[in-house]
Amino acid sequence: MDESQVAQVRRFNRAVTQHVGALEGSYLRRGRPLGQARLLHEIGPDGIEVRALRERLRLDSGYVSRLLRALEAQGLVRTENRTGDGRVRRAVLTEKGRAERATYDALSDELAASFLTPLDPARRERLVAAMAEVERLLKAGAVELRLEAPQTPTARFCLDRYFGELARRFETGFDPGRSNSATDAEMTPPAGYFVVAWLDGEPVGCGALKVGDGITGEVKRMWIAPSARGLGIASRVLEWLETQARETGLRRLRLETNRTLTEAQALYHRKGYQEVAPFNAEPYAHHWFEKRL
Amino acid sequence: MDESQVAQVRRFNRAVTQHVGALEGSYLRRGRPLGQARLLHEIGPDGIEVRALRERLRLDSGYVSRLLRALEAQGLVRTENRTGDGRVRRAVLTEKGRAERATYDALSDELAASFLTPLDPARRERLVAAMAEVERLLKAGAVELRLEAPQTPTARFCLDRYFGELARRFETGFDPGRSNSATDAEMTPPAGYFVVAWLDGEPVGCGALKVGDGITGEVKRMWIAPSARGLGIASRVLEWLETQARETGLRRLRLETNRTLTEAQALYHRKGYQEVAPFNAEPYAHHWFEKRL
DNA sequence: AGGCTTATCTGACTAAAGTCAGAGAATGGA
DNA sequence: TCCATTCTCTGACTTTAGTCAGATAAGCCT
Repeated sequence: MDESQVAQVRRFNRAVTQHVGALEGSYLRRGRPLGQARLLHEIGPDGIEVRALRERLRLDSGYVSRLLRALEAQGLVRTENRTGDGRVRRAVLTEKGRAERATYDALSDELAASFLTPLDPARRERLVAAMAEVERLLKAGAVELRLEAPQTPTARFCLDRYFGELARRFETGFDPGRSNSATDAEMTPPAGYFVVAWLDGEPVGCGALKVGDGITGEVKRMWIAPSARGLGIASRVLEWLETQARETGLRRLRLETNRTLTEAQALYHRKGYQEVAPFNAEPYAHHWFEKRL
Repeated sequence: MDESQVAQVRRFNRAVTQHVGALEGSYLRRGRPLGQARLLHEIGPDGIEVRALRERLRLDSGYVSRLLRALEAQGLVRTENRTGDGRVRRAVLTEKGRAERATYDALSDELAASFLTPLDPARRERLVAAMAEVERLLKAGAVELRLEAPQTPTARFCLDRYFGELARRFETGFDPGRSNSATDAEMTPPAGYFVVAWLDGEPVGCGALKVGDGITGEVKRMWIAPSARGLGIASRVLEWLETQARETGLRRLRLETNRTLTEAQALYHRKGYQEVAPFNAEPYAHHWFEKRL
């Protein structure tokens, strides 16, 4: 790790907590405890289930309950039971609560604008662009990879998106039944592995490894959500699978891909995969790759 | 103000308070109340006067006093009276306090590194560059201009730096006595104005306006601290002086400059000043400019 | 139906953060 | 010299934020 890079990040942290943090703390609470203000904001125009609220803000259930009572007493929030599940309650903003939240929103806008107004238009654009870049790359850094059983709803969600994307992009469409298999069993340890990339509690990518004969493994099901592309997640998923492959004792990895998936091919080249002669009869493949581990 | 820009700033604020803020809050306190941790950090290796501490952290005097007692009880801080003024006390770190602070420092480094480690080298560089840009432009936005009497120590400080810079940059050196005047009286309202640019309580630039005959004013003493260049401060100082000039009823502004001050000439061109024939005998000038208001 | 789990709430508690009023010593200016 | 001001400290207080241990009701599983 480069020392000067670390120093720059520290300067940034300091500058930003001073400017953004300090202001958000005082300016945006309107004489209300921060906890209540956060809740009010998080409830949002459509209301939210209490448990979701708790989870998002990572607060104790008793504490949330008390905060909601306080907001109710101020006439800003209503809680109701109509959720299908009789245990679950929803917090919804009243008319007054919506108005109050709109005020917060306006203040938030004002605060944001206060960063921009003193700058000339060229510098404004530069600031906004740099902020977008920082935000994106911080997001990239916050991505976490976790092994997932292929039967879970999360895994299903990823695979559905993956198949959907193939169907849209392949010139011939895509029918999983005609394609080379990667069954649940083949993606379950120790026969194989299915990994999901998470960002803020949402799955944003996946990948699978088939251990096969124990010598030559196969990489399958590499998918990244459109909203999370360009963050280097595919690289990390692939690295995760390769590490797993090495630990399992595999000597080489293989994969095949369609010619329309150009960014995937670029990734495989970058990661040291060599294009080789077709090693199977996958009807949707145009390129076959291999890498020694 | 562009709406999408405001939206981006808000997204940034959100992302950053989540990542930086949340972590700083929990990770950097080492089981110690945040207040104490902040004090420990702010005291620094050389100690600090208690009143300065109070002002920087904007805390109640009683509260600071109590926090210091707590840190003393832990053997981390000593307060002493040797300050010249018998009322003022200094807080100084003990050996143990210095060690504790070093630990915080290391944690801070670690926290910073945690943003970088998940990224590949290319993205690391991009993140660091974008952070530097954001930091710089936030700083730029935080600059404030205030009228200052030319006799004050702050004004003296700026003028000394200004003269020092001229002496270094002009091929012939610089002797204020031989140059066209801008006396204290000429920079004091209503005969003239002296403005200082402030950043975090430090003067980082200045500029002056001589009202002269009430028709044609003169811009003088434009200086920006090296550490604050590239932030558009000179532009803002010049705009401030022009606004003042208009309010005073001036019809045009003049200024002269040395050929070595190329960035100044670029600024004047950008701001609509036209190069004109010499209108005075300033020995250090090579270019004369004028602008109708 | 019975037992386990989940979602929410209440009561009882603690620690941190901060405010306010004034006391006491030192200093500065008239 | 005297009076107002400055700086620090202490005591007494409030509010916020948060934790923990149940109680209660509803749903899930067999």
